[in-house]
Amino acid sequence: MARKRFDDSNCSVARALNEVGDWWSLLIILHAMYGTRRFVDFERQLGIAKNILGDRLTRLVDNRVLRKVDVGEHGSRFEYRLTEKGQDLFPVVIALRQWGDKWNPVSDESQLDLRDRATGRAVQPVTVQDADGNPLTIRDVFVPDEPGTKTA
Amino acid sequence: MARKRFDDSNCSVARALNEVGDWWSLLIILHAMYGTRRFVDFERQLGIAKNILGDRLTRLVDNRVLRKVDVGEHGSRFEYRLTEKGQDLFPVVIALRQWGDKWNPVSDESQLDLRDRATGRAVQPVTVQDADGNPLTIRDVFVPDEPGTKTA
DNA sequence: TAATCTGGTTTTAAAATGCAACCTAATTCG
DNA sequence: CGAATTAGGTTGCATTTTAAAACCAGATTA
Repeated sequence: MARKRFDDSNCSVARALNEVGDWWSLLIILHAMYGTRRFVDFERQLGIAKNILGDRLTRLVDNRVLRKVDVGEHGSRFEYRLTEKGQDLFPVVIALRQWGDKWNPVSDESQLDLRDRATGRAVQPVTVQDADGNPLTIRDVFVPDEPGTKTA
Repeated sequence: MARKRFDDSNCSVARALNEVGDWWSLLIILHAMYGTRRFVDFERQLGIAKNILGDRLTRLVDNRVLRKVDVGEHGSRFEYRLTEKGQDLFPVVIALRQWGDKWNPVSDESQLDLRDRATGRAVQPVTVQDADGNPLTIRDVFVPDEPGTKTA
């Protein structure tokens, strides 16, 4: 049967996963953040089939995560660039990357070394923080009221 | 053909997606963070088919994101609980939720209202921060050297 | 003791994936 | 200039995944 979709779910995580929650989309976004813009470059870097790549790019453009920009003189060269919405996935991608580095490190020691352009210092681990900037774990937070089944 | 796997990828995002990057796994983790522990509760809350749920739970247990705890007197009641590794996905899930709330809000105004248990104040948006705690956008950071094709 | 709950496994279909082949327009190379 | 290559796809086909429903066995409850 068809994969279940969550377009109308009242859980925003479900709706977010609907847009970027498949195997390739987040990797495409990651590479776009690293600077990749062209169809063939995504294809080569990711090792993804052309039809799947085309489908994902189209869907990401439809969802306004990427936008397709015509860069050819005679209109046959394109670039896929992150929109503001797409760039806003930065914390998600970095948090996921840090999680992967922490829990499934590769011997090769290719930990993410992301640095502040202004100071050259490494960025901090992404955390959920209270109003004062102190990191919070899941045990430190609660959701006021919310009947329970609202998040399915 | 089979879905491509990235177990051996030297990109930790790819490897992370291998563990939690499908449609259901992150939703299961989200609900586990909200307190769900039992097979039937996941089933009912998510509206997921039993076979898929079983498969995902097994895989999450294999990957040590969840652990299966025997809570029955005669060994037939189980709970699936987040491990530390699973709890560590908290920033990822919250960042994704905030992104969804921001870019695909639902009229119903069910924005995430997550509060610090100690103070009752709302948590901050998840951001990537420099060493001083200032938020950074993707344009503010760089990756030192890294030949380029290392992240596929 | 019967009914129900829990936690699954087993079919069976529709759909998604991946590969290879093909295709057209533009660009580069000799 | 002509030929080869590049960019950006589309199409067909075999293989997997998925989802739904049926079924099932061991506890628990009525």
